[in-house]
Amino acid sequence: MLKEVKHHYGYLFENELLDEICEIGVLKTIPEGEVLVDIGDYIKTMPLLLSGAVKVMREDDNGSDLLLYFIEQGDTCAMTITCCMGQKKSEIRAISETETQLLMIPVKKMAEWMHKYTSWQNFILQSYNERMKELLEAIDTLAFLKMDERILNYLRDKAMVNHDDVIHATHQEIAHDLHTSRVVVSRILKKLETEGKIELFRNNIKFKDL
DNA sequence: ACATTAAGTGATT
DNA sequence: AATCACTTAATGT
Repeated sequence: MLKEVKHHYGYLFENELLDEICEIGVLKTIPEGEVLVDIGDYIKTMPLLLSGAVKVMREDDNGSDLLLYFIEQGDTCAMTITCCMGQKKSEIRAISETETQLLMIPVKKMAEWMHKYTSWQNFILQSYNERMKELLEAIDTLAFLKMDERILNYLRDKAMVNHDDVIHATHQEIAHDLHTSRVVVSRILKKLETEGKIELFRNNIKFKDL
């Protein structure tokens, strides 16, 4: 396991901290589609992603979801950072996009390491910053892009985190993630297909010219 | 063969 | 871009 951790985080942390992470962290393998964190949950452990991808969703008052961003290996959930510090409820829902390997770190260790290791401090601040950037990007796409561009972005992201140019999803699911209707997704996908950007199958969409 | 689910399409707002 | 109503195609039992 130490090898795994070193592979993903070795360049970030000093050996002493890596050893502590291995000693304390609990390795967890999550199957695809599992809800890791739900809205309103209190977070008591902080996950470090070793492999796989997690999608982060926000929910409105009517209960419909909206995709915010994906988290990949080497990242951690920014929500946990604010949540564990202030003992607040989660504002987001995190669902594993693929099978995911996580290293669970108890929250109390977080604070301890913050004082003990500067590399940990940097890691936390940096990932917080990155999340913030992704959030702004998500807002931009939402506010300024049209549906067809949003769908293209979505497909690109999804292809990226899955390391596969064939996206496994129904139009319904895409519509759900982007908070629109299935009909709209079908129409736009059809348009993108005639433009030669993608290829449509049942339950699958293939990305061309990447 | 039949039911269910995914996707395509025209019309309307 | 959303919704409705309907059709067609693919898949499961």
